[in-house]
Amino acid sequence: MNLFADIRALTLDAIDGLVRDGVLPAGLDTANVTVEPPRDAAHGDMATNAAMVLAKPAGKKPRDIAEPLAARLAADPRIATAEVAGPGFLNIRLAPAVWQEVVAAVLVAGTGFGRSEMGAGSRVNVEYVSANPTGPLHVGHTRGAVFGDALAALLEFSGHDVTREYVINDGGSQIDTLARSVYLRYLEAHGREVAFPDGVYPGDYLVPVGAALKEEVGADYVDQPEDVWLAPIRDFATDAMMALIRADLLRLGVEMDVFFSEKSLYGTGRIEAAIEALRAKGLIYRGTLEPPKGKLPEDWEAREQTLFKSTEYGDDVDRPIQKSDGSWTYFAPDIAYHYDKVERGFDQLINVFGADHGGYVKRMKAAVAALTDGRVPLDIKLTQLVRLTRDGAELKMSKRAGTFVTLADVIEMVGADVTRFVMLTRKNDAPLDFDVSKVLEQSKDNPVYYVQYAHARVMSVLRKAAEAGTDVADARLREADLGQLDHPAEQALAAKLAEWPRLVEIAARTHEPHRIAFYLYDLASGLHALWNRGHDEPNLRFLQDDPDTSRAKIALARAVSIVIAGGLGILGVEPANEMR
RNA sequence: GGGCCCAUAGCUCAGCUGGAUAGAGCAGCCGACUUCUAAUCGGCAGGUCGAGGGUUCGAAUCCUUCUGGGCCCGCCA
Repeated sequence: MNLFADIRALTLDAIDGLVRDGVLPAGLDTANVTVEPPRDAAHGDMATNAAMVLAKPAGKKPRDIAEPLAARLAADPRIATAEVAGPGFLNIRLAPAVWQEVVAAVLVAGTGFGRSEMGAGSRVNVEYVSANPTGPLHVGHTRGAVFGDALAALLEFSGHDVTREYVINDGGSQIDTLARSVYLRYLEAHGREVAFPDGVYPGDYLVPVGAALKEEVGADYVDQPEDVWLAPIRDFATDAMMALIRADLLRLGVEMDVFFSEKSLYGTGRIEAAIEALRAKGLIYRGTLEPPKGKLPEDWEAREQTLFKSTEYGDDVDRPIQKSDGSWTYFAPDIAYHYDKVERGFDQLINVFGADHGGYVKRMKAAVAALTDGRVPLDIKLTQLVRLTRDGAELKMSKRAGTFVTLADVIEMVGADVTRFVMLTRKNDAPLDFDVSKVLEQSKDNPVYYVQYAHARVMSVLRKAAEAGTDVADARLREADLGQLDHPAEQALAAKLAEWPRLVEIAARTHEPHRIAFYLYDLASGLHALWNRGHDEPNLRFLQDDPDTSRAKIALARAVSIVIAGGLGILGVEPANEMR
């Protein structure tokens, strides 16, 4: 159930009624009519802008529409009062029974409360992480992993058919570098003294890979030229790195549906096919690009290349798909990769990239738009940098020196739940400060514990009630006399619950999982507030002497815990049953 | 030189895609543990929403110019 959608439908019905009465002309556009929670609770439970939106096209004053609209709405049993206010808002106050029904609905639906069918029939591909398989994941990847995973879960919760995908960039020259680095470790494993020149990966995470290679091939590659060992070690090293990365992702609780190998596109004609599809639309040509403005690279010279006319689809310049020696640029297999996704039948593509790939967005969108004639939307979410600090001092990272903070380090220090929640309490396009020591304190600074504590408090109430001999199973709570939840403070909390389905839809539509985290914090705050009011007003406590009254009060608390558990589930965080 | 993103309380950030008197946490001040666990709550104080212009019933939100910060800019992926 989505109460806001219900009341909006009711409002639209009332507008139709006004049309029949001749108050409003027929054929008005009601798309902009909204029913929302008002910012100020004093304005009631919901507010609609209908009269203001319709005033101009109807050629009437807002109040002349609002008054009869209010009368019609007030006739519905769900509406307690409907009042005209301000410039023409209609403030709606709902009957207490409506809030009680929300609590009952949560208890019936369980953690599935808030699921919607808005994405029914839509297949979405969410591509995220996709780190180069040259080493373990670091903090930067962590944010993309958490964001992509929560977004995927959110879309699933709102009815989409979601595929979580990781593209392995195993076709480029950085894999040669990886292979050479592993080769050095392999020689080391054979007792050789080796130097690590610039341009190889010095990290000691490759030591066991070198040892494993020795285990597998013995001395076969020792003192052999590169063309003997490079190709097999590429495969061996890539497999080893992907095993490492999968293990890292698992620490975070991230599991992909598809690992797509970029290399698998080469030598199969699939890149050529994708390019041909563009050529058929007249979007591929030979040409020379203008030199970039401003600072010019030392060795810049004009060269003719094969170009994709991405400017036709909103890019700033056309983009090369072949290097001057005829080999593909990275863009070409990437076009083929997205072509492949489209051919797999996805209706919507989402890519989660790091901010350093910002320059890539326009050309990728252009390519997908060109390949599908604009049929399949591609949304690209950029996650900004994570500034990792400890006691306010930045933890510097240098991949060359091999001194980077890995995802595994972060999980080791603060745990997966904290990492996930903290990284989701920020919009993806805002930079994120992640202070390890602060998050470690488990202080009230930390929103994770705040939300988990609210859940734990409810669990504690359930335990206490059971000890007192009151049956508080969900099935029993469902039948409680919820009419006893008649205090405004209780109804305010129920109203917060009623917002959940609407919030899920907004978050899913905008691809912004951080909204879930903020909502949960808000909901937890509502529970803590009601809890503390029980200090002075015993009738607001969840545990009451009379079992029936107790069950009604506990039903509300339980409903809050269910929504918290469901919301944390989307974020991939465990609810806590006790805080010890 | 160009493109993308960002700018909201002293600090860290929300702000439901244009709604009413712009919100929360931290820091500061005052108050609440004989309780359903105080990892909590109530209150006070704190703002030219970076600056200017525009669009309209109405702008933190949309358009535009500028300022400041981050990321990126043909043969790395």
